[in-house]
Amino acid sequence: MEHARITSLQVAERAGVSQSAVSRVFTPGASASAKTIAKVRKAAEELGYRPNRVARTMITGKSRIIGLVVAYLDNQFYPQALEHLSNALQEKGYHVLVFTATNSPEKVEEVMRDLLDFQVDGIITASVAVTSDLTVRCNAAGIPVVMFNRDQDGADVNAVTSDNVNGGRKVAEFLVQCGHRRIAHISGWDGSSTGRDRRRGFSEGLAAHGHKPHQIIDGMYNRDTASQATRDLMDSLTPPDAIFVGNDHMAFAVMDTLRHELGLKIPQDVAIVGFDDVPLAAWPSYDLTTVRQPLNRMVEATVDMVIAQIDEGVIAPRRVAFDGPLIRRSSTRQPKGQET
Amino acid sequence: MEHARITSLQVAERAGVSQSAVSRVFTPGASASAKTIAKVRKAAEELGYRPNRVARTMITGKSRIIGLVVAYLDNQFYPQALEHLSNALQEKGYHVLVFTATNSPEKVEEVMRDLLDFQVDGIITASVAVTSDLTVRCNAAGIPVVMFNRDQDGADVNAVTSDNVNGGRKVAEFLVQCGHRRIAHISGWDGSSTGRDRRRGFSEGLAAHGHKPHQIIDGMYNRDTASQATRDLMDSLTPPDAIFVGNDHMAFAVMDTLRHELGLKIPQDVAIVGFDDVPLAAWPSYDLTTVRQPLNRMVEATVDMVIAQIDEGVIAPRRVAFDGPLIRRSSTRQPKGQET
DNA sequence: CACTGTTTTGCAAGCGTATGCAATGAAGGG
DNA sequence: CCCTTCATTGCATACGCTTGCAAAACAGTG
Repeated sequence: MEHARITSLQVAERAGVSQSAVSRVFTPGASASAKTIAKVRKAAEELGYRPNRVARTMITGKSRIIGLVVAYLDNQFYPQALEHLSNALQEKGYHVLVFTATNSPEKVEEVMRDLLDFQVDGIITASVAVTSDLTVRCNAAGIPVVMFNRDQDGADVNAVTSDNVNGGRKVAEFLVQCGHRRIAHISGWDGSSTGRDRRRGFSEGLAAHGHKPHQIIDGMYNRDTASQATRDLMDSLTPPDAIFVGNDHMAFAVMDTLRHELGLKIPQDVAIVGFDDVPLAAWPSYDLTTVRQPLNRMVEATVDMVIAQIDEGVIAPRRVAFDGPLIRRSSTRQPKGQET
Repeated sequence: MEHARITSLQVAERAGVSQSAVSRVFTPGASASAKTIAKVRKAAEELGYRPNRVARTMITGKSRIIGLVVAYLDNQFYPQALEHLSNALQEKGYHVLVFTATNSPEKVEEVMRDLLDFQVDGIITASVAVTSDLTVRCNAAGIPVVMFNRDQDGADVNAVTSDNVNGGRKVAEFLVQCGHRRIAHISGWDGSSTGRDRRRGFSEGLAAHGHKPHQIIDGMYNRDTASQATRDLMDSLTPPDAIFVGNDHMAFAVMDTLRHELGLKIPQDVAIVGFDDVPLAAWPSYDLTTVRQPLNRMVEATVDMVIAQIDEGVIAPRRVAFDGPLIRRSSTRQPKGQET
């Protein structure tokens, strides 16, 4: 019943060569004469042989599997990132073992342990904070860790992000140019580098024009929190006339709350700017002005970084930040002097 | 430099027992005295030993990895499914190796081959059609394949879906009750069982009340196609007064097109019903009436099915379809006699 | 043809674990 | 105290492959 798996030995017998010959034919970079290659290929074909990756992993210590730790799959940015990462890695012969983790340090710890058991060649964490202790241990084990869309101040880690500080600054400048003076910020989670950097860039950007944030509330990258923050902001004698929201995911909640709960118009009553430029931001229902994170370049850089460090065996922490453009849509007014 | 991995042998030496003893301590169901267990646990703790899953896989033939083949990550339903599946499997000690595949048979073929190389214990395909030839080969290799949210007529495969026929029927009945008479359908891809079943249920449901579909267009589960279909439907002397859309993902595009391109009101001018009940459907911007696919139960059933077949070793094709409720929201009117 | 340099090839040793088997020891009954 | 029974333990092997090493085949040169 059990269709026994074909091994290299069986192929060897049928081809009339040694088992090592078979192995060499299927090992890129090994030497074999044209004649044996032909014989082995034929026999393998006939038997339907495929090398056993597990056995190969045992020997070489390389699994060609990358562990991906991911947290917020309800934010459209991450499925998208997952898809791109998976495809890019597949292209290079790697595959993705997915772990979901809430953002509690213990859970992440546990997940990373598990990951190491699987002999993954590298780890990518998407918006998940990793204690530097943990990355040290991974590095000691020769396993590169790259943080995608998150950074860790001070720690010696690999990180690929967009230029969040600059992004925040761009938003500030743009909103000032649009004539706004009471600009609030529902920030990304303060425990995340992205959240902090965007907030900082925003504050700096306003300061450069002699302004100050009207109010800042931590939205925790959470829809409900962002909605509540919106209510709190607007329930004031001097509500903001523009809100920069820490990411698109929250911005949608903010827009929903403003329009359907508070009955306000966007951008007439309040202008909204997000961050990420997920596909949903371009849908007409939201049509959200936002800072685009250059997903393709970020993914490419992440994949290159992991693979380079796997190949070189050296892990010299690197960090990259890509600049992303501000995409203007109808959730904001035209800047002064550009009205149509 | 290279922090060598700790092996069971080193633990054995430190604990003063044989390597087999160590193995047995870490193998559930193996026998060892309380004393050795203590000694081994202690030594393992001190050295930071963790059993090597790859070596274990070599011996047992079980990797505790499930391959997940997924296609449409831009439809929110699938990230959600992915997250739930991953969590449910993690809970049972399994992990998920993700493969993305376009829905071309060749690509799927290639992906499944790869998957087998990794010695996965089972395969879950999410909305991906698998040739029965392929499942036969997997079964021959003793690897269960479960299709999630898709079925294959006639073939001997495992499938977990919601009751799509009945769901379509419910929509038809509801829309008739609301007083609609020109009810169109932008159907799910005709090459998918879900698309066909929903369409069939819808047609049957209308027929049961003596009605007929106003018009049916294949939306291919694609936003652009659905938008175009919407334009085509509405550009008529007798446009529909209600549209049942094959899934939420397309329904959002339809709503966007109706409102922002054609300037129509929902549900006053046209009522819209979707299918899936993704989180986005509950957001106030859409507030879409839709048939809920009972994700939790579907995931649970899928996981149970895979694991049962792994454990039993027997692969007796099973198929389950869960009934899902119609969730009424403001994209449709109140049914006759229930107006407030 | 002898000699050297270069491929190609087979042999055999492992990679880290699980497990059948036989040996050991402990426990219990008479 | 002896014999039986059963749980525990160690030994040795196997899982399917890669790879260092040395022998063998080949090619090229004078």
